[in-house]
Amino acid sequence: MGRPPCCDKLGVKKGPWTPEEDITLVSYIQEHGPGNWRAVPTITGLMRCSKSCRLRWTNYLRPGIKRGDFTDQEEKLIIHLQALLGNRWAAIASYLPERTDNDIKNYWNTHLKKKLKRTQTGVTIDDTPTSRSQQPSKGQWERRLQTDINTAKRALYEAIAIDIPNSPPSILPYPQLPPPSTTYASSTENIARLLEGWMGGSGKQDGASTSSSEARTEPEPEPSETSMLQEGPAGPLSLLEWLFDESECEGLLDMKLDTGDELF
DNA sequence: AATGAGGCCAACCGCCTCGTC
DNA sequence: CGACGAGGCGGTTGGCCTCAT
Repeated sequence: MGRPPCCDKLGVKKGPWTPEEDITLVSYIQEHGPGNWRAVPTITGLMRCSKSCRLRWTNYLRPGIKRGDFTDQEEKLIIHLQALLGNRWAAIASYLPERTDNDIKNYWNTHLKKKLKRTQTGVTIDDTPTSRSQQPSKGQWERRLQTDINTAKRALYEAIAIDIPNSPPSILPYPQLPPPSTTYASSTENIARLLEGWMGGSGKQDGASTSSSEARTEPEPEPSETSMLQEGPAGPLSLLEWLFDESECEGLLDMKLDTGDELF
């Protein structure tokens, strides 16, 4: 509070990123790795604030990002996780490693919210703990959390059981992030694709839009959502294991109790 | 063809959390 | 232990695009 924003310096550029800026940022990250964002503008000479650099990387340039339409399974997963976690997009995004929290948030706000409102007659999406301003009062928070967890567990179980009939949900591995060893190579691919889009495209907009539309038609085979969930070494914790772990719920409740909130 | 409305999404803003001193 | 700063997160906005009229 009272702390000046990081981006109020004179000469800090705002607005859409140019291809040159993207390349500069990716080059820096290839060399130094993501992190120490404060140093990025200084070292690279980018006239961007550190936050802007980080955001550009995490939401757009980071390798392994899947763009374009969300699959049915992704949609279901988002809906269930939103019911469970509320608008904690970063947490939700951790279960969809190929999607960014910004993407999920946008997709939720522009598509899923409306879709759910249409389909859920009588029960609106506003009944879930969403924004801070919409958060129920403290006691209600506890009750809704428990209700949401139970509902989400059941619904998610059903959703996954339908989509992956041969895979017992209990053995679903936690979706894996791309291995670090491929990170920078992949980001080079990202940039190459971006440049293709910029050079071949009409140049009507910034790189973001051009490449995102390109990504939609990209012929490169994408792993299906089921394979995304099934393949690779099992992660530290399966989604369902986490969901069905009662101690986790108790932990959450304990955390709330620690803050002095009344339970009921 | 012009234009207004609504949709979409990248990027920004401001608050919060956590680590460091 | 408190102050400070960096990074993270969620909400919001601005501008482009598409579609209907």
